Amino acid sequence: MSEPSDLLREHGVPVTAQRVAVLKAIAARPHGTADAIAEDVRASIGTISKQAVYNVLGVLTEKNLLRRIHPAGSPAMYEDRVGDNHHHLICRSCGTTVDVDCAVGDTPCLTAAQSHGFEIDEAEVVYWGTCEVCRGGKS
Amino acid sequence: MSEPSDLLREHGVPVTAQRVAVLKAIAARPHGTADAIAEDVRASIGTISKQAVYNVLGVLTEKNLLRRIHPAGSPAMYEDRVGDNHHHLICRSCGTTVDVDCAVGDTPCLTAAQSHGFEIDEAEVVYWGTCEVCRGGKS
DNA sequence: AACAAGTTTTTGACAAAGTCCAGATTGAGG
DNA sequence: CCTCAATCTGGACTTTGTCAAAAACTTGTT
Repeated sequence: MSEPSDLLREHGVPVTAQRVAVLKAIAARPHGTADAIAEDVRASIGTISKQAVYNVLGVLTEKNLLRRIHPAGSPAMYEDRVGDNHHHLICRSCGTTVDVDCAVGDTPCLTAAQSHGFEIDEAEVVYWGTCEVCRGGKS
Repeated sequence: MSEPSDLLREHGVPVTAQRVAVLKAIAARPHGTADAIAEDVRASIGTISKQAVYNVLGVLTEKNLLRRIHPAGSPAMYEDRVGDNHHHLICRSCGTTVDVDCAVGDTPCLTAAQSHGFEIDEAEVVYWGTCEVCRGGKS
């Protein structure tokens, strides 16, 4: 696994302290929100503006160094697990998010029954449920 | 297809002008946002408050008379196609949303490879792509 | 047909997530 | 070491949605 700074250079993205810090923060906290990431970055390099965070996240997402997850009812989250085909399982009650590989082969559900003239480039799958903790002692 | 007012009564929801109007608006404009629905309702019964719209949408979604779709980057949308298993195909560029039946059987992808102790109750699938119009003359 | 009781609706303030903009700062290459 | 373009800062602003209290309505009953 390459250093954040190398990774950035390889993708033609100028290296800045903010970008490196954001990458490190995401590596350390998968599925973090923009806000949480900003907090972490502040803890590591002292300060960063909200705008810079969104900026970095936007650029890196575009370069496919990050993946954005935006479930209903929560702010967007980011992860650095890119390139493989995995989806997410989210607890309706506490919002905990975990990665899951899909059940069927490598690119499950990637073929819609009707394409309606669209050129489909991604199938996003979100599983909703209740996690062990939130179910408590129940059945 | 039953009248909106009967539908409401059948589900134990008091019938109000606002609720009927919202149901009609959604029937006439599938995949409408809360705001668009409010507009339509105002055109039909004169006036409705933002709060009432959210209220109605919330109650009806809970009673499974409506389904809420909340794709990344747009406000929530509502549709009255409930009970069947279908997903959505959204254009990244213009936001057009169309229904698609899933490719595999009735409840595709409903089984995640690992459940991580969660009790999964829904699998939501969103296909992202570019619609015919936005692709323009391209290939 | 009218009444009581409990829901809904209205209105307006408020909150969260993100975007926009102008100016100061910084990184990269010469 | 220096210059230029790209990035970052800070703050105002927009959009989407929620909260709360008072007024209006539905429903079921008499």
